[in-house]
Amino acid sequence: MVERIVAAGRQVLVDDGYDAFSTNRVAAAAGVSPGSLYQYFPDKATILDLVVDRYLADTAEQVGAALSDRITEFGPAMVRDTADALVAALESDRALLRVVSEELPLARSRRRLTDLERQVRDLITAYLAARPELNHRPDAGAAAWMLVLAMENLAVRWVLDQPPVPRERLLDEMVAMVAGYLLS
Amino acid sequence: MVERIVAAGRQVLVDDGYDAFSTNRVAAAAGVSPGSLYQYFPDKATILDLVVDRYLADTAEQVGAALSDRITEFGPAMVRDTADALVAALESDRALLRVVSEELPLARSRRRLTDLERQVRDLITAYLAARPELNHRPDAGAAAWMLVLAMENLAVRWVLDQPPVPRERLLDEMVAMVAGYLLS
DNA sequence: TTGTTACGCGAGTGATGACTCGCATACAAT
DNA sequence: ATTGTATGCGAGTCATCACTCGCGTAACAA
Repeated sequence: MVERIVAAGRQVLVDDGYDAFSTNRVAAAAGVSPGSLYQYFPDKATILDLVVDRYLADTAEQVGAALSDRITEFGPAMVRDTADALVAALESDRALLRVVSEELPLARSRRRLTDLERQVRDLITAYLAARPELNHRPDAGAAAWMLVLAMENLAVRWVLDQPPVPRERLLDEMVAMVAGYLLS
Repeated sequence: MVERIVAAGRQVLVDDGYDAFSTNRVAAAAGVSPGSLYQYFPDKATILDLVVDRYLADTAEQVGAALSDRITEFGPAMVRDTADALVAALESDRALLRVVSEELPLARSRRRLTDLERQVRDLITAYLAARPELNHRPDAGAAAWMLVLAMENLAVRWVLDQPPVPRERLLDEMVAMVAGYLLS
């Protein structure tokens, strides 16, 4: 039942947008009555949070997995594959990405998002710290912070805006930015 | 009168947040009656748009001016000064930046923001195109797009989050990223 | 002084939507 | 069969706004 409600919430968010995310609408989409929602969720915000949390966690998980898989490798190919995984993860649910990043007031999901960013950052920090030949920057933690935020925004904007560059070019440029930065 | 209303709107946004941005509240803050708002604005959204537009335009103007001032120079110092101007512009009204970027659904201001980014991007594109010795990237437009989005997000997150790096270090890293990227 | 106009006022209206509460139904236990 | 319990229902309540409308008033013209 919780599943049905969450699925319906996601549906409403994607199809009708954040403004239409009312308890009545979600209940109707789930095929249950408004009252029934409140046997499983204390309030509307909790439903929304769960939908968003799952999306963010799924996305972070995909990226984290790609990163972990490649963590023993090194060099441009590894960077490129990771960037590719990031873009692919965001592309896979473009509609929800748009709602989450452009319609939702993201103060609500900021804390969660920051946590997930930190997880990825920690992976990268460890990677960089272990490979001084690939990382000429003095502070691996700071470098990881820079990379995560820069790449994240590039990927999100590329997916959501009319991309001014083709996908392959984007990946090339991302690799150049990461490599150029780390080796400078 | 329009000024008073816009100022009050900004005030409410900063002090009480986006959720409290009601016509009644804005009117009270402006010391006028709710009805009077509607002699100067057709609806609430227009008031909000004006407040946000001004903020975005002011900020873009500061950055654009710093960039134009330095446009004849080159090298790391120029990049650093521009990055400094960007960070300073965002720092100068941190409370409003927080509301605009974390509480407002930014679909509304997305178009405007994209326009302003494009202006800055065009300046940078011209700059890069004219200086092949500083720019080894094949597509100056794409390179400018990358730089604007990467630097913007870094600066915003640095100003809004608990900065994991001190300000001077941030600027150093930004310079390294820009230079490393362009010369790779 | 008087007439006119336009500005500002603020109580009121209508719509919306989160949430509740008393009822019905299905099923379990006796 | 009968009673007890839990689950779902959905009309209703209550609060919140965005926006309106008819009035008072103040400034200015005649």
